[in-house]
Amino acid sequence: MNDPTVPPAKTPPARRPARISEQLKDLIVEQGLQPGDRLPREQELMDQFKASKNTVREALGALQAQGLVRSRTGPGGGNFVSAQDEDRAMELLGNYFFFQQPRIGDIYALRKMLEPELVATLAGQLTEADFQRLNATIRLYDHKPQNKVEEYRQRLAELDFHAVLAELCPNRVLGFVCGFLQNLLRNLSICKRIYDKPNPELRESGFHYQVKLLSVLNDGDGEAARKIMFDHMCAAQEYMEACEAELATDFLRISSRG
Amino acid sequence: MNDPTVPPAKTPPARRPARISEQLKDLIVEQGLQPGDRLPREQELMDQFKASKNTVREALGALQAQGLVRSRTGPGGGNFVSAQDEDRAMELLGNYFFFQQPRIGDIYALRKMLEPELVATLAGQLTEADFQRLNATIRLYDHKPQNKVEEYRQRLAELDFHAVLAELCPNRVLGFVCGFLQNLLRNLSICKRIYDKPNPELRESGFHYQVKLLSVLNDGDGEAARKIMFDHMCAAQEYMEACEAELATDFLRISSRG
DNA sequence: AGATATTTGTTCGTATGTATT
DNA sequence: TAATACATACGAACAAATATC
Repeated sequence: MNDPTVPPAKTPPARRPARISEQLKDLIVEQGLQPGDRLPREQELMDQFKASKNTVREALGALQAQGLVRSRTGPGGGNFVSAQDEDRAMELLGNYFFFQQPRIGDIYALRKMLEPELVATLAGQLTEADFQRLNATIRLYDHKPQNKVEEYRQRLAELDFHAVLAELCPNRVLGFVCGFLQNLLRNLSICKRIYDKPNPELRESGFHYQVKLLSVLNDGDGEAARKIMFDHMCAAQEYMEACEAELATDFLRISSRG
Repeated sequence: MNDPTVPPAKTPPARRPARISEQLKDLIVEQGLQPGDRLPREQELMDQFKASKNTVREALGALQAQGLVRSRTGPGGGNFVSAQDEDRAMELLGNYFFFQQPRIGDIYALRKMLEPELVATLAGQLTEADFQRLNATIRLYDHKPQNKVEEYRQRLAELDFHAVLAELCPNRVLGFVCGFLQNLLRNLSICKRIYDKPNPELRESGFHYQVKLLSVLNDGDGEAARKIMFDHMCAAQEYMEACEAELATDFLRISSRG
């Protein structure tokens, strides 16, 4: 009686704006539109789909939220196909793991496989500019932090170093997945708590790993780079999982609902 | 001259609905809302954000497009927080690689690392029901195809087998990434052409691999499973890349624009 | 079974802002 | 500077869906 509230309709028939979004995507595929190309004017879309201005706008808004469309005002303005940028893609992806946060070990299981391979492919491929960029990131934590704020920034900068490496990877799938895993880590609520804990040794050991890594990358020694990164990942995982366990015993359970 | 002090508005100041979407997400985080929980009514949101109904609805529409919100009409209805399902997440992610299609080799570089590990973790963990599901998938291509349609279906079923394995993986991050790579392959335009080509040996060899794989999984022999999957991946990559090269020479360039 | 209240869904018309020409 | 073409936002009204009495 009190529990038949379950929606009987498995597929709540897609709303109109959602359907129009789909049709617009089809349009892009069929006409082979490329980033920068213009979509029909809003008025034309209204006519074509026999929908009101607001409905069309809602459909366009959804595509904008997905990063597939950008709009400009003024004459010659309109809605334009756009390549989704990586940040947007990661943000959307992050939503999926929002309500089912993975374990630290789950993430590191992948990082241990992928990041060593990533740096191996990078060996001997980096330009002077790339090295400068990496060094600039490292410099943010080549010294002891002066206060808690700087400490936290250093922890994030450490992840940034990995992010730059991922960005430089010519295999964009590999680079993207690595970046995604780092992003996942960044946003994991348990990690936010872990990152708040001071940890001097970790900074120093991380710094050491990365200096060594840059050195062998410069030499073009892929195998050495692979090994350094793997060891680094193992050390990081061990530390993070220890923190995870510790936090788990500290707060037996924190629920935001009474 | 060409470098005026004003940063040329890198970010075309986010539109209002987009900002409201962000704020709604923050609301979900702050209040610790879970899937199934209700958002404020549209009227309340209009008051709270001092925005018109259309604007609020556009913001909600964006969240719906991201699979984060579902809505129901009627009394007791409203907009509800929802967990993004995997399919939706993959679809959104696929948009990112839509305009920068990776090479076959890029994808297989990851599959060769991840899928062997995936089946290794599955060894000895599968239930009778799991095996039945996997066997049912295999059965779709345990015989020679009668016609082109069945041939194509068999090629997709082969990917489905891998998808089921990914789904069964307790490490959801690993499972998701593997599923994503398969999805990427499915949607790659070059793959669609490759899959159209008849290839009797590939079906047979794939079938053989998978029967053997199920056998060692049943024995709980993770190492054997890892090796079988790795060999399978290498063989598949070799075949796909050969096709890729062949197609590249066939059509020097096909552009959809005159 | 039917009327009604509640809440989202769709549309129209209009006013405003902004960039190009 | 002014005109123009376009997106952006608002408000009011009406339609559809659905739970409750």
